[in-house]
Amino acid sequence: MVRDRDTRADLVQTMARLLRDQGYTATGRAQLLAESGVSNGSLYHHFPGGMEQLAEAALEASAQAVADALREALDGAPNAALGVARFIDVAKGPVGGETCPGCPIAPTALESPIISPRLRTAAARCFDQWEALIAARLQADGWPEGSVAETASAALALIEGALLLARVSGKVDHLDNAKLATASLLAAPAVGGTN
Amino acid sequence: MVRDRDTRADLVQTMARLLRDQGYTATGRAQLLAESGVSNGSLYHHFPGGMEQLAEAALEASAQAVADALREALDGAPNAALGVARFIDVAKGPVGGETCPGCPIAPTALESPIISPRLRTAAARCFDQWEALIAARLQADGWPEGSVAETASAALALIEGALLLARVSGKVDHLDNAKLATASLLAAPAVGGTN
DNA sequence: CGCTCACTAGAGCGATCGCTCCAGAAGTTC
DNA sequence: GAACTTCTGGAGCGATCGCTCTAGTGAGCG
Repeated sequence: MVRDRDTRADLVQTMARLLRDQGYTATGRAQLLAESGVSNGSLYHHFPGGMEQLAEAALEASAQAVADALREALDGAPNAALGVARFIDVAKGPVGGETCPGCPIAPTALESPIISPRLRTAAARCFDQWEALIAARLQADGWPEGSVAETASAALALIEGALLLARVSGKVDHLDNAKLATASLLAAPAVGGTN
Repeated sequence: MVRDRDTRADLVQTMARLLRDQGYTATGRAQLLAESGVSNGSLYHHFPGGMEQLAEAALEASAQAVADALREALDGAPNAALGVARFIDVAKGPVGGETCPGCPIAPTALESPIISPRLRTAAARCFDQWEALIAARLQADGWPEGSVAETASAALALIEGALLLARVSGKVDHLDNAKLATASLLAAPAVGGTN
């Protein structure tokens, strides 16, 4: 027998994909088992907490992958604006692709607040982590301290919104438009005051 | 007997609220009937197409309400930037509220692409309608023709993303941050070229 | 009154839900 | 090879899913 790790990783990976494509509630146990090739008994051995626990693990795994990509894009760019633009290009998925995969967290996040407090907090952690990465780069760039957090929040909102629009409309153009917008958003500190 | 309209409107309104709060798949027939006080027979009389048809009607109703609010906010402001800012304030919901209701379309939109092509196209129509409203105002403001559509797309993405983050984190601050960002995004035409 | 018909209430359908439970296979330790 | 742990396959559970069907109710109208 293959001794652990394979099936557990298969479960997490398959679940992550299904959560990205259709969210938590729409992902049934039967579909998960069929597409991962794992049996029911194995699922509840590795995840005694059932579907909810697996979903949380899948969200964390997806978030980590995104965080790695975001960090790499930011590190390899001369400033935050170009770093975010690079990341958006990565988020488009396969180069010639018509459609983009979309945010792996958003679908689950939006249905979670009432359905599952546990998944809600997990999703919130994901977004906080990403926002912190952008904020850190802004600070390193010498962005005005008073508006670092606010600007990072807006940049992340722009990315998430563009991914949403792109996924629903099936047009990746929205990501290009967001890229252009981040350029103007992150090019120079906000002009106005706190409001 | 109350002759039609009441129960049908109740169904649409209740469904719209449930779709906003938890999405399509998570909204069961039982919950819908319980919270709307309508019986099963009435549901299938008014909506022979079942839950999917009702969901489509609910999305359209919600989209119309949002479009009205957006149009009003834009019309009552001196320019697109301030109009969008006004709309974001409206989207916050009840003034002193800790949480905001969120986008009524987004949760359903994100799970729709695989689950229900019908709801996917319905959701796409909603976003297109809103984007067109913003684009129209930009054009009326004399915004450079070449980037009207792109800018409207980015502005809508910013709003949607901020609503998503606000809903998941439970902090309306994200909406204020987005407001600030739209100010810089819509203050002056994009500097760069097409990329 | 008696007919029509839009509408409602609710029993009941097969299918599927997430999950429990257990027998047995595979690997590790004496 | 016996004893033990780890992991897997699959039958089966009650609950709930979306939906169909039918009897019944009451308003409109001759």
